Amino acid sequence: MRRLSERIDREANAVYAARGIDFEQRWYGTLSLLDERGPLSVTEIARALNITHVAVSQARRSLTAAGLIASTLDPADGRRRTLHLTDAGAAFVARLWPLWDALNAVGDAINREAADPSAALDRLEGALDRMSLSERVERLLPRSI
Amino acid sequence: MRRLSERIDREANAVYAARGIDFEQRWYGTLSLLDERGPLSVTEIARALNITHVAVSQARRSLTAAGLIASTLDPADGRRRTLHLTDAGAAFVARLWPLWDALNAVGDAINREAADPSAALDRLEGALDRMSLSERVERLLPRSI
DNA sequence: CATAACTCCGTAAGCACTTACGTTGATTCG
DNA sequence: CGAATCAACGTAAGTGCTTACGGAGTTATG
Repeated sequence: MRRLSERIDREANAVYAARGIDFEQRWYGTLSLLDERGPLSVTEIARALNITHVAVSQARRSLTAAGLIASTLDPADGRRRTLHLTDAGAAFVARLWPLWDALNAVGDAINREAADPSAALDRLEGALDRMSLSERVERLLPRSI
Repeated sequence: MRRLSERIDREANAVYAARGIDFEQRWYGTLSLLDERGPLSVTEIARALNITHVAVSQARRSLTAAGLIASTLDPADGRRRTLHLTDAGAAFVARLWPLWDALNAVGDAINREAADPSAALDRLEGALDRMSLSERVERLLPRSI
């Protein structure tokens, strides 16, 4: 599973590289979200993407270094940093959308071709939600607690 | 996908921790293989597990530090290091088998419960083998080459 | 039989996340 | 209204892999 997800990352990277685009995978979520929904705080992005605020913060750092986004301190709440696309970032995203659309279309196509592995993963996640791994193991091989 | 695989890793870790066993996920492949098939070289293990020799080498380092395996230089071929379980390693593995069996059984059960996501992932991999991501994108959005 | 080509294995660094932990503001409440 | 709690965010370090690279030993070839 990890191997497969690494393979997909790698192949996606190759797509960008083949077109001479300097792009990091982890940029996608933040960039597309900022483009679609406007300025957002780090935590808002984290919640929308279902990752930790730390991952967003790291993406922020590299996106800022690349000059694609900038942040302003929220005047109403000194803890928050509101992230927004710079002009260069907006142009970059505009250039990338066709490629992202293509990638998403390819993802859908593969998903159909392979009989919906994505739904299968959702079911797996659901199974773990119903009963955790540890609980299942405990039930099969009681020992601790 | 990455998130889910990380979740599984985490839950599996919790299983070991709950039983007070000091265990690293990446040990599993090498330990179980050495126990089932006897002394093996780094590259042999890598091929059997379908990972890089580097990953095996890193596991080797940490397993050696933990005193669970040891290596001898192959007298016939000076490049090879043959890895084998130490006495402590063999005892550790013996103690762990029931847990591994339980984990595998739980994996099978979840797999059935969730309508075989594992097969779905194999199909996904197969689809990528038939045509790579870049090729699919190229076909949809010709640009480069 | 020297040299080119290949194989085994190691270290370093990167990737995209995570947890652990601390700092600085905002909010609540007695 | 001051103290305790909570929320937003940052850095450091870890995880389990990967690619890039290099050294040293083995095999093939002209």
